[in-house]
Amino acid sequence: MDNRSIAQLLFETADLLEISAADPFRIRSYRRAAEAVESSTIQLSEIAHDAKKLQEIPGIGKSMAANIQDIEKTGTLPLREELLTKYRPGMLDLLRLPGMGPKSVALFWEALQVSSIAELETAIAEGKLASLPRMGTKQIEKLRKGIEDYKKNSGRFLIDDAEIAAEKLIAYLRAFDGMDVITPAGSLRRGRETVGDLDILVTGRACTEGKVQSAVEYTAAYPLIVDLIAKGQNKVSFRLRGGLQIDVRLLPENSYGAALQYFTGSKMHNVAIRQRALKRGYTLSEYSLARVDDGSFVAGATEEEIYAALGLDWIPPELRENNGEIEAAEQHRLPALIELKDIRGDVHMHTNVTDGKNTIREMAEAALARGYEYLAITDHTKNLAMTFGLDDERTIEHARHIREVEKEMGGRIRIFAGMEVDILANGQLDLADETLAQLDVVIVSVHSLFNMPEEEMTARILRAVENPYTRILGHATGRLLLRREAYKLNLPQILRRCAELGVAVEHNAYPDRLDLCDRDLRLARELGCKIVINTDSHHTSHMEKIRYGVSQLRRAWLTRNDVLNTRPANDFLAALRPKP
DNA sequence: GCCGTTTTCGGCCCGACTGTTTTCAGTCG
Repeated sequence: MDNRSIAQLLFETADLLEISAADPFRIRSYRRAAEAVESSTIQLSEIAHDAKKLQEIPGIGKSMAANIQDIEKTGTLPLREELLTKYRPGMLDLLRLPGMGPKSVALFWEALQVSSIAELETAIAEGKLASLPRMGTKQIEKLRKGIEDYKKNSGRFLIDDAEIAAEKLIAYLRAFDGMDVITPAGSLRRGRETVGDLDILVTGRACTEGKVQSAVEYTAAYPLIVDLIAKGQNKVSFRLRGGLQIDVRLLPENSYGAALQYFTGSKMHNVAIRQRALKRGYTLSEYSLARVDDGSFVAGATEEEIYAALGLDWIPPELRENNGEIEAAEQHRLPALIELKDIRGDVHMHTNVTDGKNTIREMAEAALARGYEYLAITDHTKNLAMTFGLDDERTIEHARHIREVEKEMGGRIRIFAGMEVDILANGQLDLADETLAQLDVVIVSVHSLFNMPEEEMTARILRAVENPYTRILGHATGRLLLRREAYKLNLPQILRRCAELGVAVEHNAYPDRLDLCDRDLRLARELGCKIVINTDSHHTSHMEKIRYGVSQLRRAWLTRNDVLNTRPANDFLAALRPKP
């Protein structure tokens, strides 16, 4: 079993333990072990036979090593099975609802035998919750809304999870002789934040008539399939554990471009393109662009030749939403979109001084290895106590340390001293001005949940932005995809003020954060905001997540000129709001 | 549960906020 799946089982066990009101420290041990497994570069299945080796991993002791061995052997662990005789798997979903924690799950189970989101929904509709302690009208309404949002989002998967699933499948398919070109299409190719299902296109010698059937059989034998939905002439559909649906299509080479165009979408873009084709006497299908009158083949092997035959420049997948890209392609004025290689620095990252996993030096080396010219270390402040956030004194000490490490690096990379400063209830920052004055990069971010009217929440952030030391607004909408809704904010008002004050707004590239969606980013640019893209890395391996954020920037039609950290280090600092 | 070694037992990040209370439990990060 892969590390991710092992970690998943440990996380689930921790959740179940929490519902059963077990020792909090024991619960934490399971979570720590799960995290250790997840981030380990060693494949645990390869060393699972050796309990001693397992115990060399920090966070894994004697019992956890035995648990992992059980998982390898049986696919689960005894404690989890035991807990599942007492509780129900659906409770793990309940925990994902905003405002639902282990105590509430346990309460609903004991009082009402509610063990799933569907049952909770029924209980709310029947008014059964009101009789329970701590369940006032506001709390019940919050849950009702949470269920609504959950249902809206469920069935979609974060892009990086989908991509990992795609990569695994592609590696499997490549082993088959003659599957020469394999490409993910659909919303994954368009760089959406989430994908509903995965479309994988395959072409090559194995996809020609007469040979394709054995390729289809091979695809349908993919070991991770839990539910084979369909197996046809040139298509296999199935579901993986976790619910992700994948459609694999095997097509001859002369249809490949047409298929890629067709299955990349979006629906609206394709409708517009097909209408355009008809106007010109063509018909476009997933197999080819053909003449309407005699059905003769016009184009199909590549997307470029199809778009060209329709009088269009090739359109990057991220733009294919029928948002003006077809007109722009016709007039040869598609923007030169920002690219991954344009990014010269990442200015939001954490170290093991707070809740990160690596040292300043390790983060700097990793940034250097990515080809960056600079980075900023921006750890948490004291208000986020759980992260061991820094107070003024420790902030200054930390900044000194950052500058020392920069010297040690011998000019190979610039390291800016910064902080991710929390916004307090009154809109003030939780570091003193004298401290902020010593930092290169001050990011202000809302971390605490403030359930208050939109105007008040907005005013709070505006106050934080007004602070003359604020240079970047982080987590601008505070949303966590698939988990809860964003803070209630007047975002246009905030972005406008940022633009006036010269405060940059951050686009957080981490897939489950992605604070600004493409619509927000478009707005930010329209309002004249400075835009910064960051990963908010808590581990050296997180830095690569920048590519997902770049996709979002591309979806928002941004070019390198629109993004501050495409500039060299000194230009970047100079472009930030000047310090008082 | 793990860890450390003043090693076999005691410590293990905690403050802000909300909603429901009338002094605090639960959730979040």
